[in-house]
Amino acid sequence: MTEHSPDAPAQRYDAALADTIETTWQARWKADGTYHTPNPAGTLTEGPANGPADLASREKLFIMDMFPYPSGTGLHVGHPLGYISTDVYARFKRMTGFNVLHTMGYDAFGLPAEEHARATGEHPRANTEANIANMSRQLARLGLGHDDRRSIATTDEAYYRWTQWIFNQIFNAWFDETQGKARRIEELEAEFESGVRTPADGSVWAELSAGERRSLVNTYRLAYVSEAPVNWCPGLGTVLANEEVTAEGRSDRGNYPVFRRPLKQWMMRITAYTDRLLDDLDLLDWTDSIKTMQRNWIGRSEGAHVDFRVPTASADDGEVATIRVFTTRPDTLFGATYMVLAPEHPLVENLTTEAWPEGTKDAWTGGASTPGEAVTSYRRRTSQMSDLDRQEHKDKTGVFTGSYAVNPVNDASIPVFIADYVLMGYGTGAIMAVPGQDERDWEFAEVFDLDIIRTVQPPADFDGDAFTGNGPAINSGFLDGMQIDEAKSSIIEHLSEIGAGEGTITTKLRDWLFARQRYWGEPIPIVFDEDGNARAVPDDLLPVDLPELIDWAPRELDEDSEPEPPLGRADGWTTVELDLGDGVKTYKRDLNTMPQWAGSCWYYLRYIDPLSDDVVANPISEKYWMGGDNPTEGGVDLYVGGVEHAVLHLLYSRFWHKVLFDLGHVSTPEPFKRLINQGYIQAYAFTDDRGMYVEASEVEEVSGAWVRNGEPVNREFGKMGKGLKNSVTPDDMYRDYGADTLRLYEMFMGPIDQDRPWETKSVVGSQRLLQRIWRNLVDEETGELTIAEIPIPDDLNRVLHRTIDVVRRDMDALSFNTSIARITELNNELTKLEGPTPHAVADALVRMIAPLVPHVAEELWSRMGHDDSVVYADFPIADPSQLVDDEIEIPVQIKGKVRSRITIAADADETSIEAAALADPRIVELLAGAEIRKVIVIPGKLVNIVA
RNA sequence: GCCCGGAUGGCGGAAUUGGCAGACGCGAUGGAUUCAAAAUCCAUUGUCCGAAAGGGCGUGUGGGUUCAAGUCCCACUCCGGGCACCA
Repeated sequence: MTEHSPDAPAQRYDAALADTIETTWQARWKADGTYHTPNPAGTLTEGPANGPADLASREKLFIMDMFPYPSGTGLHVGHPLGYISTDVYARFKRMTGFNVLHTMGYDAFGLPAEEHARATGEHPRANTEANIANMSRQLARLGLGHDDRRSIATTDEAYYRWTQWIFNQIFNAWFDETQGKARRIEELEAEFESGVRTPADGSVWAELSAGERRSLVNTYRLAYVSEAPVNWCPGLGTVLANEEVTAEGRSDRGNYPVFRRPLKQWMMRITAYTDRLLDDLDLLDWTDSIKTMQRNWIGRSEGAHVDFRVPTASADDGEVATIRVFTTRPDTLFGATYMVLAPEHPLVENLTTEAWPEGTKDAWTGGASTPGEAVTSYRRRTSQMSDLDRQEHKDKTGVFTGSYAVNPVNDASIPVFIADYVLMGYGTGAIMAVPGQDERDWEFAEVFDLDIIRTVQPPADFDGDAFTGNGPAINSGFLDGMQIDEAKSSIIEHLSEIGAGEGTITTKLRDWLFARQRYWGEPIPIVFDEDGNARAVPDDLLPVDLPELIDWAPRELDEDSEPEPPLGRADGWTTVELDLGDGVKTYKRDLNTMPQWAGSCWYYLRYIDPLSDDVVANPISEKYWMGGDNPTEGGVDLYVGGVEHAVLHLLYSRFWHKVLFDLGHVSTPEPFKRLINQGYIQAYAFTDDRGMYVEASEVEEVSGAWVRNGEPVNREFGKMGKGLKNSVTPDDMYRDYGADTLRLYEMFMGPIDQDRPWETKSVVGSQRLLQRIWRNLVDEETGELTIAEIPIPDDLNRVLHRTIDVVRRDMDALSFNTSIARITELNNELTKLEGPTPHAVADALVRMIAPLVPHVAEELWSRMGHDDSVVYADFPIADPSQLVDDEIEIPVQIKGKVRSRITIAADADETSIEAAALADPRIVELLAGAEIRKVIVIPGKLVNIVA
């Protein structure tokens, strides 16, 4: 803390006084439980010791921040931006009659702790707990009004017990397509037993052994083990979800290469929820950009499957294969002049002929003497390319397989190619190529000299290649003349009739790969029986504790290796004796842990009832806080966090919530009703002549140039953080200005959702405002109040009530920067006032600043003689009679330019306003007898004369 | 390439959604106070012409609608973000 200057008045509001005030009130709040939020039932029904008695019966408001990962580097001033916003809003709402739930937790499992531990040799738990302690200290110093009884860390056993419980709920559920919702697995077994439903694989339930039944049922579960190509990241020793792999084919964390290979892994059936995840976005008050990102990620597209037969060379003795393609443009089928399969497509071997057929063009062969040679060499070439190379290599390449397929609508014989521009992972891994209506196909057709048939008539002025717009069908038999939509439905109907295809929907969303071969995560609560069938650990045996491993570090492995879960090294833990209803037997534990995202999927639910040990959350409290009385409007009322979670966290969380909703554990279909993405704090960063970042705090400006240690440096601009070496810590701000000043400055910088550049030199402006407010209420020399019970001058009273009116509205709209501007204006009026400040103005002012700067507000409130906390004081309400004037001044324009002003009665009618405007001496002079063509009068606003 | 945002003084940003552009703050300039400095207080601060009164211009660019456009429409430029050979 900066020392109080010996020359300054004893009671000046400076960093030293702020520090005293802030630490005093933080201690008081803690002692009084000021932010203890009462639940309606179950645990935590107690409210604050000095708060209103009726809190629990008030309307609720559930406000959340995206909880942080407890990083070892501590906070910089960019981190708490969102937390301050939610705190100000929560405090405002408390003062306007709401019971507000606001707390903070830590997302403490996951790779970074383990990577840090790997580097330092410290156990992840010790490191994580130290980081949490440090971050909690830094955040507490900001004066955030959190109910600390509700704080959780995802690494707490009492917390991950319920993460595992939710896993079991998901494991013990299946998705009923006809009802469009998840149901309990017992209901599936009952349906098989009674014969209402027959197993999809054709087996007969009654003839199956217990083990076979278990194995069959396992294939229906929402959490299931599958052997499928997954993202294997040897550098991290674990497999990763699609969402955790970058476009460059590397791990999101650590940037290690990722390889696709088939492995047995836990999956979650998120694809069952595709339609609901899309449709329910409409229920949410989120920005369009986040909704669009989710829609793009899910990637639903409607189209058709079309089957192309590939007859044998002698035509009449059957066929080699049937190639199924997915297309969003079945209407262009008549323009399909060739086909392309992904190089990895399983039919490629069948389709590759012994020799090049008659009519093979040179360009199609890739220079090889046989199709087999061409295909083998092309496939080898593709498999050696990284995903990145494959993306950058936009020139179309490919080879002919030697086979011809038959277009089902016109019997045209079209060549079948393999090319890397068709991806195995989307649709069916095969396409019908329609160069006339598809740019990629057009490019390929040009390179390989293939036919191009337009099947949609482009407009006369169209001079491009492929035409992808709407227009009438041409060269398309019975479709000719139809617009795209009509042509699509007609051709789909036709294909169904001739058995060559059907309408279908494809999505990019894949099931969620849920297992990680890491130590620092929740153990998956599954054991395997002697048949190898997965069995859930019974709920009453949860949590499955994470064993205290000494040798917990993952092995760094090469590409061809198998994952080696660290939990496999936990002696005495990997097997367990259990009675799962058929006697005590020995089971093998699942050795995987859950991904980072698991704990954050449901933490809002535990905030509601963190101490309950018999249910995940008391149903009455859950319904109260989530707003389940009106489910379609329900959910967390405000969720603030970074845009980087637009897909991963927010998609997974919605998915888990929907499963819990289907199973009756939560009362709303969506977890987060309203979402705001706060902007980032940015700052100047500096590089030396080698391009390396240097400590921004050591750079000085010398006559317009940027210099560090006498050396010139380059100035850049970017997100504040360790990487750019441009961090400013909140601790520095507490020392130099105090927490209230930091809060005020961050809220004043701009709108909550906008990025904003940090400027330490501007922070002083916010401190000055607090000093001026303080000085208007307190004598700086003596500390005596300069407030008196005197009448408020009329003008000041009007300013006061207008300020109250606007601040109330702006705070409600989370527009804190403009709220502060209005409060500043009011305070500037007080500064001009001779003599003491009228009590009623001081009272309203202190209440209005309380959400923004709670410590100094509490101090002033207390000095003004209140025993209770300002936290639950009523926010002022404007007197409507003070919002209207008897007389107002309005501008008079001539041809849209302000030329004069007239003062008229506020309720004057159009005629009298017009008359007053035309009688104004200045207007008369300017018009100088010119002909008046029109006069526009907007009562209460302005007059515009057209002359 | 496609999809979202955005562009307003030296800087951060306001503008109740078509009605006085630049609120509020930072910075800057001048003044008061002080032995001096800091702090504080007062004044000025979009730009150009003008001694002033006053006037011209002005919200990325070019057009348009309107009595009136930062705001609406059309075409573009630049910046930020997301997706991307997704059939």
